[in-house]
Amino acid sequence: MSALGAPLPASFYARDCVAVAQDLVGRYLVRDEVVLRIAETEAYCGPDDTAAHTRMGRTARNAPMWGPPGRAYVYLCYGLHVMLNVVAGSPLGSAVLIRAAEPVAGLDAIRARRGGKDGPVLLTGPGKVGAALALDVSMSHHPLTEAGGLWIAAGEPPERLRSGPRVGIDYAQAADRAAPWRFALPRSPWVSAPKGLELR
DNA sequence: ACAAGGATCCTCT
DNA sequence: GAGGATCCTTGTT
Repeated sequence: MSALGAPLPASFYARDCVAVAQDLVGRYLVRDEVVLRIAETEAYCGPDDTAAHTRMGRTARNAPMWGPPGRAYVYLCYGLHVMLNVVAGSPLGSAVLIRAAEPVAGLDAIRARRGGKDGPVLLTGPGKVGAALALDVSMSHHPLTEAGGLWIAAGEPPERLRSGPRVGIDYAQAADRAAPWRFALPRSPWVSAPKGLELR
């Protein structure tokens, strides 16, 4: 357990969502025997970001995004995919989507939950991460700041990042579509849609 | 009460 | 590259 590092404290998340998205890359996402190294994130920056779920104001689903930082916002996408976000501190109503990860431990369980597949296809996409961790929407609001259950450990942040525009937000305004708020490990193949990313 | 659409993934071709 | 799966959330009537 100590090799994972300490849980990231609430103060880590109580910052601008873009900074949190950058700093979450390389950290460890832990649930029981499954440990994933976060390879790709996206920042969703509050109600003024027309790509964010909070653009319509507070609703029952997005309620965690308006609450304390460091908690999970988990929702169902397209009726079948479970997406994990981490609530950030500012602006109010912001969160970071976990889009991809590398396996660190528990590969057997990950494979079993992903149809017996192998390689990057296991974890390169937000719905795949949710499946690999066996998440469901009842975990929304869960604090990620204490070891046990679902949590995030300090892990090994990289020296550099790739960044680029976010994926799957055609409905947003042009400026928000163009914002380079997607971040990824520099050399990892465990990243979705690597074409849109550049080393900065 | 209804209709529309979605921060995606998989399977074909 | 195209299309279907699948159902909840949201805005509108």
